[in-house]
Amino acid sequence: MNYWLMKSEPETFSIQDLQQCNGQTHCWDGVRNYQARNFMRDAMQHGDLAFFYHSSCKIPGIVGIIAIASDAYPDHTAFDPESKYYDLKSTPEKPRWIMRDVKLVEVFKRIITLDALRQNEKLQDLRILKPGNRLSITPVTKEQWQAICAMSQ
DNA sequence: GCCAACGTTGGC
DNA sequence: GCCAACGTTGGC
Repeated sequence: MNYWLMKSEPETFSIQDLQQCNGQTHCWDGVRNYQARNFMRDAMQHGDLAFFYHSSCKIPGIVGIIAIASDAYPDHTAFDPESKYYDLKSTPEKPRWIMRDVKLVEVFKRIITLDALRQNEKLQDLRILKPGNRLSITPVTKEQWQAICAMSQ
């Protein structure tokens, strides 16, 4: 079992959007960074858990927990010229980008703000708190996972 | 394979 | 909307 942190702009896809799926899975598309893709494709496993992080919004922070609910499969939005994630170098024959399905596990009653994360000394090494780290998918250690879960109580 | 130019991310 | 920090691109 691995732990992850997955960022999304709530204007594009929020945890409330996922909540409206009523327990159904939803694809996590649009990852267009090789490092993030490699995490998602190689290290991530069906059944892993991830924090859902809202970025580029009024109060950035962790808003809940999701579960990885599929294996990796081609991100078809890369094939669609109408999509903002279109990439002409990715074809159905040779897909460059992949995605996975996720499902909602828990919505935190209160958002764990970026500010609060920064103030937790157990989270000094958390990837998203490092300057300049913009990866949309990052690994979280078991210790970090537990420390953050404790903050949600 | 170097590196300058350019684009993107994301907090502020 | 600013800007720092990266990642990507493409000429050489």
